[in-house]
Amino acid sequence: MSSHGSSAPAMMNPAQMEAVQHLHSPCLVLAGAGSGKTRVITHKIARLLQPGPGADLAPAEIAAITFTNKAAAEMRERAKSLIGAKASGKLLICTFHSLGVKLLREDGEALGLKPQFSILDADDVTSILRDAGGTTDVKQARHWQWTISLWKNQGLDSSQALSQAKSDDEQVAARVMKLYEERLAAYQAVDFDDLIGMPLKLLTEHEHVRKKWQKQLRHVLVDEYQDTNATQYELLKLLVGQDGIFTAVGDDDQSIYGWRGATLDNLKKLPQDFPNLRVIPLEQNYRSTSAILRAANNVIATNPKLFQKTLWSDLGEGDPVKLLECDNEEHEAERAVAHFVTHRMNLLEKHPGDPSKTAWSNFAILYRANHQARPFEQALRRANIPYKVSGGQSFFDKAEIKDLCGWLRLLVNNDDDPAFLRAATTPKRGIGHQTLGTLGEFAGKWKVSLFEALFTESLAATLSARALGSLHEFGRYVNDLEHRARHTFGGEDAKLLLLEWLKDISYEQHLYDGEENEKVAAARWNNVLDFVDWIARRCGGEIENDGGMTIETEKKSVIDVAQSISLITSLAERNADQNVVTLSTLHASKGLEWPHVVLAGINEGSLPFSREEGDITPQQIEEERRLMYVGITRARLTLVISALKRRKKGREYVQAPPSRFIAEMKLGEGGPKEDPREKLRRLREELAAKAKANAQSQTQTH
DNA sequence: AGCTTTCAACTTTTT
DNA sequence: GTTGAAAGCT
Repeated sequence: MSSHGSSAPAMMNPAQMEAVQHLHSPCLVLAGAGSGKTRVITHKIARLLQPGPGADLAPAEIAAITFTNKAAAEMRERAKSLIGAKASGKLLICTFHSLGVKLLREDGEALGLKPQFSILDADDVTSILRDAGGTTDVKQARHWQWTISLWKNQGLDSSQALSQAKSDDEQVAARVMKLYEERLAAYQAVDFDDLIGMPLKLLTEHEHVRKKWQKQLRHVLVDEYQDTNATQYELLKLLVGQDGIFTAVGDDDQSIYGWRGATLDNLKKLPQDFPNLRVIPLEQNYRSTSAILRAANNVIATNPKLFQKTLWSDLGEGDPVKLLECDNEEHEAERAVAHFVTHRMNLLEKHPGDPSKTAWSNFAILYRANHQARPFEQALRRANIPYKVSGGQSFFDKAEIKDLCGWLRLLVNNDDDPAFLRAATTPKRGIGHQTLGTLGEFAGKWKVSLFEALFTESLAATLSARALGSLHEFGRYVNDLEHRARHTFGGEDAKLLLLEWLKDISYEQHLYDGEENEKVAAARWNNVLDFVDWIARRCGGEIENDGGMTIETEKKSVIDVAQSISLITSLAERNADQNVVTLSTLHASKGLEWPHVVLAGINEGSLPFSREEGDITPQQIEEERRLMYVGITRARLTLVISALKRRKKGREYVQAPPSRFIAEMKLGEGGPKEDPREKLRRLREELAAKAKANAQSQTQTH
């Protein structure tokens, strides 16, 4: 069961309504877990399309920005069911990064960027850094990558990074960053951080571009605002302009991405930067029982509060939160699975013939770190219970798909050197290390891309006739393929072209050659064929059945589709909604919900995570506590917290103290005393009082 | 010395 | 399930 399984109320509550109707000034919606924030965003979009002061916008004048493609797709889906396919199709609903791509493709030339620049993924960046930093050590390169990314997220360039570098390590990283910047500029390539940083630079330095976008985007809505980093906030400010109007939706208590640059400063600064900001807390939760919410509120109450907010629900007290103490990891897995089995049997008795209540997809096990999934996988397999582990390798991370993406990127942008290297050597075609080394040197000397260097006259002097022949043959083939890809439109023709290409480069053979196990090779080839189908589908042209209507989609060329690939990282619909138990990290569980949840391994050292004792700052503890809060609020009906007594360490078992967060939940305190009817009346009164208070204070910031 | 084998440890993750 | 380090083998 995924993100919008909660029983949504027929009517919006007063706070939601206020958030939707507030149109004349910037608005911060503090959306507690399960408080219906997507509903608020989509209804606000619908409101903005209607006539009235502050509204009456065209769909293209509204931007809704999310963090993941998945969230964007869901948002579009919800918007579509509210305002129809026609209007929703024109809305700008996308991630920060795809918005960045849009800005750069349209106006990036002001920064000296070709419109068909390529976007590097993390692996490309690693290999460039290895090269630029003169090391073969992947770990070192990754370390630089991490450091550089954090700097970029703070809006620093290499010279600024160098001047504020504190250690020798950082100084070296800053120097490598300088080389890295030069490489990217030469390649006409950008990394993911640039997709925020460069649009920011573009809007800062070029007034006409800034004016253009500020004029076009009359209302910007930002989802998961607590996850924005410094550059994203700056970009938002530039997009909306001095007295711009926007709606930020977020929850300070669910900020769990500080380690990758997200900063709560953006929430703190909002009331200062926009004095007429209206803050609207959404505190009614439509997801969880009171017992679960009480535990969640108790835990998060230990953190210093940016904004006051206490979740409540009228879904009843529910089952008490249970605590499970286990000897070790295996025992914990056994008990958790046994708990699911017996619990499900009870449910089967209670709701015979209602599979929606008893499906395995109602159950989830959440933990801090990926490796904790293992014992649970084993236990579930032993019990013959189907499961899925979220956050596994994505389709686009598979080597065979990356190979093909490398080719496509090269077709889109001949100057994409990492793509060139990948394509030229996969499959092997007589272009080896030696040849590429020489070519690279040559290209570096003349400051041209590898592809450009390929066809220069003077290259012949430096290479053997055979090597040169292989290179030229490759170059000619790429040119030819590019030409064909540019002029092939629509799914059917695209598929033919792609299959022909795979045959030309003997890719299937390459897979079988590189893999001893035939089954594995066959699985890989299957992935390749899936990929071909997927591209073909995106080329459009076929008749699509859309809610009873048949429409012909616009035909795109293979090149058009290839251009957009690096931004799309999931074949979302592939294995959605299977009837299986979910195993997930707490991080990956944000935004999702299940009727029955086990939080596993809730011990000091795991949650809060620490390497050694006492090596953790108060800020880190606070973020870990928010992680616990996120975990608790995933559960709708029942919640089990499980802790270990002993943990395996080498051959020995060591004591594993339970997490401090367990005590903070204060289980057993403040149970149900009120008569349910009495309670309902109290809640109604509270609601009315709150609405009144909100109406009185124009701006409120705590 | 250089290779293989074994053993333990393992943050969180998107674009 | 994978990777890196340390011990063991030739």
